Amino acid sequence: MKLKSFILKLDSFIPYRISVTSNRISRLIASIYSERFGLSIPEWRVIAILGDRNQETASELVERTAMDKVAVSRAVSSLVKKKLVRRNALQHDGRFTLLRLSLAGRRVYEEIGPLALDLEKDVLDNLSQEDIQTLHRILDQLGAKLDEMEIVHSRAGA
Amino acid sequence: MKLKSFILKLDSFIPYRISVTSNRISRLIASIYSERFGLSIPEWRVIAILGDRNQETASELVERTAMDKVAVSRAVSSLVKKKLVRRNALQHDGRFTLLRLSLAGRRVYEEIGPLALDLEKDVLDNLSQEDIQTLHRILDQLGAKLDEMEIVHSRAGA
DNA sequence: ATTATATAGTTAGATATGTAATTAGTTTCA
DNA sequence: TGAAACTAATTACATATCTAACTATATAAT
Repeated sequence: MKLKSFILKLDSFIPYRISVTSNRISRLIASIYSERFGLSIPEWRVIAILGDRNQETASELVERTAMDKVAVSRAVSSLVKKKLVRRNALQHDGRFTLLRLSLAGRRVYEEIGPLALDLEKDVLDNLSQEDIQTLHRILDQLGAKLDEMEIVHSRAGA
Repeated sequence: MKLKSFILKLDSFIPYRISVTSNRISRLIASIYSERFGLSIPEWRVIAILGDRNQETASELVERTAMDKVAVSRAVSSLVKKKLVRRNALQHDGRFTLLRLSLAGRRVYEEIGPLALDLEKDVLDNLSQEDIQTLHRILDQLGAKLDEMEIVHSRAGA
């Protein structure tokens, strides 16, 4: 009669719980910009960054969105095709491309931004202001720890 | 000169932050069972549930893993092929299939379980016991809110 | 009993995503 | 200079995932 030497309940396994919650929220928010604007999550993220920062290179987007460069590249291509983003090669270094929202892109941003914030507000509705602050701090600390661990587990060029 | 009437910084947009954190943790944990055991995330989840519960129907897995039935079905098929899970039709209702770990499956569970828990411990290392409790509570509350919202946004059969 | 309806699970096709290889531009330094 | 090494970004291929249609079994209603 062998006894288990560990107890793993998915219900209380934080990585699992975060993943489920995250997916549910993503799906909900994605429904705004996919159904109503035909945008994917990566596309919306690119718009959100460009809306806030005005102009960036693709690699800056990679860094700031935590998406990989292929995802960014595809999102940008698609947005360029939809005329929501304009792409220009940088003068002094032709490898870089400078990205910015077109007028239409900015309009989309101005429309989705508030909707996204509203939905966030709804989702967080149950939580106190203090909880939200704590959550931000927890995410900071998890992020810092992950920085360390990812180096150890050496996913080099990622 | 038009002023923006909202401020959306991805850095402080909770849905985005959770998603990034979640993906980073998932990737890290997945590296344990993908590289070392050739299992996908859905496969591991199925094993984790079956390891804890001994036997379940596929639909119970759907409910308990928050994956959709297609994902569960494929994970189970693949696990059956790998001889980690055994599948038997239920006697009194031939639509159901009862699932349980094979001996080999249980061995995998016994091996991965502790590794997963260790890694969770590492990831949470920065957080106080209180933070972890708070995080669980926050996830509970977010889950409850999402239950409500998903009904409103009516994704019926999902 | 027989048709209609519901449910569990699988299969199929379209889409999305990740990894690896490739292209194109730039820097380094013999 | 010009070959070697580096970097930004894209393309190609393989894999994974989602939605929708389908199969098989069971239940309900007349």
